[in-house]
Amino acid sequence: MRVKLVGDGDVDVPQGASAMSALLAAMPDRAPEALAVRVNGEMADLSRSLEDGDEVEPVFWGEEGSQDIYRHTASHIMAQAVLELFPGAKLAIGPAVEDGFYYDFELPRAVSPEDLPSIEERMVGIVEADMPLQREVLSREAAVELFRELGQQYKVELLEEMEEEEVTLYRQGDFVDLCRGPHLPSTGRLRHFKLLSLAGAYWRGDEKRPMLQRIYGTAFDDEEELERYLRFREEAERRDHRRLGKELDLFSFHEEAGPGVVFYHPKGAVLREVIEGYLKEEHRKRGYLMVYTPHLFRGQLWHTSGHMDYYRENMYFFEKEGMEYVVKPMNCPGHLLIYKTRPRSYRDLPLKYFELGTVYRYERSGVLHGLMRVRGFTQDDAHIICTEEQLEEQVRDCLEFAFHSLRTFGFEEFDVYLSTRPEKSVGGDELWEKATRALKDALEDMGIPYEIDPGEGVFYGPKIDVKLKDAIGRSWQGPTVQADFNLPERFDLAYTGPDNRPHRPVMIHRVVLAGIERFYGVLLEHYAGEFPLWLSPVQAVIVPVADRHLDYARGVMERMSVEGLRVEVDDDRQTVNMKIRRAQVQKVPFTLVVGDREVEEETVSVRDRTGRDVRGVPVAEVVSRLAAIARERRADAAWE
RNA sequence: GCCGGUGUAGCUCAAUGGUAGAGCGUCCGCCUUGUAAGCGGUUGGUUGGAGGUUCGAUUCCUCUCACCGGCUCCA
Repeated sequence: MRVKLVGDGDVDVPQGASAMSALLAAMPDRAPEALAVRVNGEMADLSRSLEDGDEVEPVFWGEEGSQDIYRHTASHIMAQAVLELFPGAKLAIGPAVEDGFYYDFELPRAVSPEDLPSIEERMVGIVEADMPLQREVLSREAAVELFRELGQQYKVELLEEMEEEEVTLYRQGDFVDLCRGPHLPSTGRLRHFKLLSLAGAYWRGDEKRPMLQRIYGTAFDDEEELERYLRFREEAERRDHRRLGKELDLFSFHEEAGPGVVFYHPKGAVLREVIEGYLKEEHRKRGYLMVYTPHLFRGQLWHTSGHMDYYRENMYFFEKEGMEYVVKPMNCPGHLLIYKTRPRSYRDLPLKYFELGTVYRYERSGVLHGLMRVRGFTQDDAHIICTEEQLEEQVRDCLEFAFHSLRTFGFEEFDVYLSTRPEKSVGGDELWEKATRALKDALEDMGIPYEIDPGEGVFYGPKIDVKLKDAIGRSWQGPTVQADFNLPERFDLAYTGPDNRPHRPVMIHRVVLAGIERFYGVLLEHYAGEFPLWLSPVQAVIVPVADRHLDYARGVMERMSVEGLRVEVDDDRQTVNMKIRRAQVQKVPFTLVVGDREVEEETVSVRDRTGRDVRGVPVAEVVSRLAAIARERRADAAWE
């Protein structure tokens, strides 16, 4: 029979020949390097038998799709090792994932990090034994029978829920697993791997089902890549905002105060103030009206808004004088009350209320995470009340605003998602349809590529989510824009149209930086604490060489301060080296050393964070240059 | 919330079923300093909290709180 080798012409092979033999016939040199094939575009093992006319394409190491294959094999090898070390272990599932692979087990005892080396060692043994992975096709009933005999009830459960009548198994040595494949032809082909961490995970992700033990690992083609990945993990740890927050004295959490609520220290507060100042300025420029609303509302208002029904588990309640109160988890109802204080005309719309609104949301204790996931946080929240016709344009403005702001803070890459109606939600299908359409149109008009995230909208409306990529390529949740036809109805909002008749407005809920706390954390990790000048809590430290230069140093500080620069004089009785080191460790952008020569010449010696050192710069020049860099919010903080 | 881990001085981290230690920091001296740690001394802890076992617990057990890695959820 004849099969087609993609890019390599046709090749004749015997009836029922394997993919590998076809590759060997067509490209004897490279074939042994293949780890799988695509047969008619579908991933398959090298051992797959071909049919006349099949199109075959080899998959080599490093090529797209190869990673999933060997990582999946790695997870089987790990499972085999775990079964050997923990007799009686039950296997759940073990897929390849973005950064590696994992396998979920039910084990006779808890695994601990100390077990990982011995599991890894067993895995090395299995790789060295170079066991072939054999694919078997059998009926679902037979597979159920087999796994029942093996006591692998999770596999039995999976099989019982499957539709297919035929399933596939992979065997290596005496290890057998239910698996769709494909896999490496043998365990010896696995290259570089490492076990990384342990975790608990519910069977099928369902918290009502048993908690299993998950082991995470990763695998790569070559050692270099594995090491690069491990270095990436270290880099992420080095940038951890919780560590930097402590080292740079920015914020803290307190057991006495409860989890998930942030205390900003003076330096941390400066940065927050800079961020908020930027937001206020930009909102004013764009016609937003700043408002303040209280933190406690009567329960009734939250019934009107629907939060009591749809957001209850995230809300804090208490009671006084027989009245139910809620600590606000969102700002929208408050803004709507302001809207309703007088009759509104179509001439007033769009009406854009902006608030740095502090909200409290109950989060389960296990999900809290530094500044990234807290219970009390402040949003740069706005509600735009407008006519249906204005909606799309307003959405576009919001997106433009959001992208512009993120770029100012140094983020350049974004992924955009459109989230549609969730199961638990208010309002009729027609309203949802209209709202979703408006968001979609806005995205498409702006030519922004996006993906649909089905069922991930908020209970009152669909939303656009923007995720930002940080300096080391990680994605973070950023701005959201939500269209809402429901709350205007629930609050009975109205405006008078040109026809002098009442109409129902629509509204947009949107945030730009979103939760200030989270954004603060992302920013800290993005810059690894080395902020551009305009964001640095302390922009310059002046280091007098000896006590006799103190007055001069203070004079320089004064000249900088009046230009709005944040400057300190290090008047400690310490060596110049020590004072420079302290400024450097604190990641202060500029250190200005002043000694006899500088006093004499009315200059300073400028040292930037990269260690560059320029002597004899006139004070006037330093002041004006730094002030300009800060005012223009320039990204760099180097003295060119 | 659940699974696993961790919790010792302000910070980073040692140690032991028998009255807890280092480095850095703090403070006090000396040094008056030129681009990443000058020298000496001093201070510092109910070993997260409560209970239990024990002659004796920081160590072992139970409960609890917080944190870390995940599951799940979200700004």
